[in-house]
Amino acid sequence: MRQILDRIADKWSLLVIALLDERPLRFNELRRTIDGISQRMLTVTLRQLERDGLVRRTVFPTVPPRVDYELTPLGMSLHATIQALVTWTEEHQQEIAAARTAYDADTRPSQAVSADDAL
Amino acid sequence: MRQILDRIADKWSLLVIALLDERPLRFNELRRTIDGISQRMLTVTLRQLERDGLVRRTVFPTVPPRVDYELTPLGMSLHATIQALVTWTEEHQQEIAAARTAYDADTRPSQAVSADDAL
DNA sequence: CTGCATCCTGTTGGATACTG
DNA sequence: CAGTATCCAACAGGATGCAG
Repeated sequence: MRQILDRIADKWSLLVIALLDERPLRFNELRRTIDGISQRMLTVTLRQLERDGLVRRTVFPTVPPRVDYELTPLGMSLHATIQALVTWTEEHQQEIAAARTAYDADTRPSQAVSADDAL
Repeated sequence: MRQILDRIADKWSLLVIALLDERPLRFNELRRTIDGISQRMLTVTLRQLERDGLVRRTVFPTVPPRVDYELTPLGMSLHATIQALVTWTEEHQQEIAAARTAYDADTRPSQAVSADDAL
């Protein structure tokens, strides 16, 4: 069960599942939308999601080739939960940012505690 | 927002938040309960959660020292979502296991695709 | 008991080049 | 377009020793 949680609680997997909610997307559509993901990580992530039965991969034998990725029913059942997590993050990011600032001010007045601050 | 998602979508953070639901726990209680976590990772995880305002750390100046960790209101608001994720995982682990077996049988009939199988 | 500091290793993941 | 293969750097994370 921990191995499943690890898989699902992966930042790229989360984003991919969140994005495939509306409609199937092609490889490069995902690549462009998920700013910062490398081709390699997108491939790896999609393979894992496919293996776990969360995403279906459909190859169109055309030239140039075309591959669609879409959520399976299992994937869609997970999407609701994922979405709740994303929504929570959106709603509370101000509080978290404030908590970080307060924490850093209390404990390390003149030094950043992590590189997160630079993002 | 991605940095926040990365933080909470961490396997150790998820487990810690899930465990602190019932009552405050001491450092070594958490350590014993979360099988496989090292002292270092528990410390790091708790510091991050504290910095993000999700967990409150309380030091009792006794001998020997005692430190309690408990969810803040913000942490508790996240717990519901986390719990939904954990519940989903419990409910669907059979399907995922089956999907993995089917995937491996189709694509790599005689070879494991990852070390997950050994867990 | 609850940590922090240090060292060291394995894995993750980015960059690049090549293929169907 | 949609990948695979390779190399390599960065970082996560374990082990150990020490401190309050």
